[in-house]
Amino acid sequence: MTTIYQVSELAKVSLATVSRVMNGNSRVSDKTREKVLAAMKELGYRPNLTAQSLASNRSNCVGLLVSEIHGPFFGQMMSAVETELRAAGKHVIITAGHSDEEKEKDGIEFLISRNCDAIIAHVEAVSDEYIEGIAKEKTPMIFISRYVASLADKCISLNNEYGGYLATSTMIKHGHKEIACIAGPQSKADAVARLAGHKRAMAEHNLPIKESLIYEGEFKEIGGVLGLEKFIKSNDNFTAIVCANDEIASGVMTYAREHGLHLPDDLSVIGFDNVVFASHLYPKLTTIENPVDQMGQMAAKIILRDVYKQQQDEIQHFYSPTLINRDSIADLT
Amino acid sequence: MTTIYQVSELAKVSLATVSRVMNGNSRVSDKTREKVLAAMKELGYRPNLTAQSLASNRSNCVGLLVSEIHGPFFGQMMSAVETELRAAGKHVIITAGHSDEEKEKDGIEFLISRNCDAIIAHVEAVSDEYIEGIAKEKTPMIFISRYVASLADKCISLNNEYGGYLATSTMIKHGHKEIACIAGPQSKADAVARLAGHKRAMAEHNLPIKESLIYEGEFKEIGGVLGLEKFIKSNDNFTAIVCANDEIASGVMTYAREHGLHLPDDLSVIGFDNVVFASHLYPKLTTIENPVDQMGQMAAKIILRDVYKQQQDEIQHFYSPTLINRDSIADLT
DNA sequence: TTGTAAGCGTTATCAT
DNA sequence: ATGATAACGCTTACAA
Repeated sequence: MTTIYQVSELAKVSLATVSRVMNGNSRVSDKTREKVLAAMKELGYRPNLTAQSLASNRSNCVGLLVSEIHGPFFGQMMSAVETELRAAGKHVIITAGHSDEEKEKDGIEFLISRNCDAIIAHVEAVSDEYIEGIAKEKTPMIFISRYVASLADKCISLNNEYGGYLATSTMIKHGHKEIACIAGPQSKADAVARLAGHKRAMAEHNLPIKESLIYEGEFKEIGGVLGLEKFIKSNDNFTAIVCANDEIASGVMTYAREHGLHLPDDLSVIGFDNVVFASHLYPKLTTIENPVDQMGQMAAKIILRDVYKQQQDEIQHFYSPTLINRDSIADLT
Repeated sequence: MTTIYQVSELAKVSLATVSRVMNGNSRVSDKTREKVLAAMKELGYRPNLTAQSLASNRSNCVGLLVSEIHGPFFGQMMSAVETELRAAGKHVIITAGHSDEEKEKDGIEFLISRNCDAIIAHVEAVSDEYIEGIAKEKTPMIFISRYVASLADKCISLNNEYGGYLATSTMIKHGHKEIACIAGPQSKADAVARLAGHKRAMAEHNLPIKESLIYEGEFKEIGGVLGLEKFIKSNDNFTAIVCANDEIASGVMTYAREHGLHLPDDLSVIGFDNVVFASHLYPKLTTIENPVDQMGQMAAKIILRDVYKQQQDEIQHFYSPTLINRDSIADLT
């Protein structure tokens, strides 16, 4: 490994000068700059970022904590953050919290320990109190898809309650009255809010909320499969299912078809998130758009502005979901 | 930020002792160990990983370079690597190469500069020569889904040619003779090999290879859409399409249905990769299994063995794709 | 413009 | 078992 020291020797200048040409800021004469650059090239010098960040207390890295590293939802989010930051010459260090309190804490601590200049976190298992505590750390943090009142300027969130309301309202508008709901894990705030929205929509239209037509499942295909299975067994009537995300909806559609139901005539389905594959399902899935990529990009922009002092135009903390109309709802009116 | 120094003061021991209890290895008396631990807890001490890795030349981090951070294929791969490594207490630093030569190089250089203990790379744009050069660096590297003869023990690869052959052979076995092929970008070795496999299968069965029935598209839904559009316009007959990956197949299916084709009766489709959503398409997609998660896990295991000296059982460098039979092929025999 | 030297927070080599 | 102290590779006042 070649160091700044060897470069300085070859170029016959001091350590400081080499450091200066690396950082570009201070003025160095063109002549010496070229000598140094030549020496670097000759030696194949590659700066040691670890040493740089220890000395400068700046890593040019932003930490990103997500629940899972796979899955279309987090994929979109990570990708948006990475793209925005990479364009600004910053690197992203991604780690996973697996929706587990200890692992989420561990992930955040890791990113702090790693000297990240800032952290973008999508945490689900950790308490508001913990967030308030950790937000006091020196490392600036942005919480994505989470709202903590005392930390409003550090939060970027989606109105999930409204999203849930919108989904169920859409079903009702199409004439559905017996609407089942596959909610996400009620340990997650997003899932709780979406379910609350569903219930509000039902209540506003004086539709009964049957517990037998609510199922709490994972945010995955299997959640949809298990949910529909339960509903069918319950012998309750239902013409539509509101799903807490698109993967659940996909599971529902697969299982429904396996059991001879014709979609959407026999069963209407609506999803949530509008991930990439939603438009490639059959029938094309009507869903609620979750602008997770915009939120990720916004988180990056806030950091670019606050931490790296780059000018940014519009900053936004709240996002509203919108309806994406496709073909998975039968009109009963 | 509290440092090892403040801990040593509070515990009334030396810096070295604090360092020792952190690392656990050297023997420290129980009494002092507890004093130190207590001091750490009291001060809320958190080790500075940057300083640690500068001093010890060990970061406990493995770098992972993938082409894209989103998408089901890379999601599976990243997740597999992260899971295996995290279980061993190692962290993963993920960065994206975007299938661009400069960005791939930049990504690898970043991971080296960042002092990663090892690197797992999925590179597509970079030349074999570059790989051979960079593999000489001090940082151990594993190349996933790529084969460079001189670096066989550092490569984990899939027999893509056979995969392509298997896909087309499957169509032929089902009685198809006019088979179109949507190949991936021919700048990527995987795509080239799969197409070669397709051609070999056609040739072995004395079926003509029409250039008008081959389309080179992106590894995304749009590639499938554009490909099928071209084939339809060409006015050539075809009863089946072999796709270079599942996303292309999904695009084909969507477009086919929009144009009134009934699947699989009017058009048979086979994909490649067997990503999660393949089994949720309609009809369920017959495809070629790409054990990318196993390959990712294996890459992690090799590093655990070689770099972190952990015992590992079976090590494997070559993987073979297999057929996943589902419902997207019509039988013409 | 350039050089000197004191850190940055650890680890690791010697002693003791 | 514990403590000094010199690295690790770089940045950054402060001098010159």
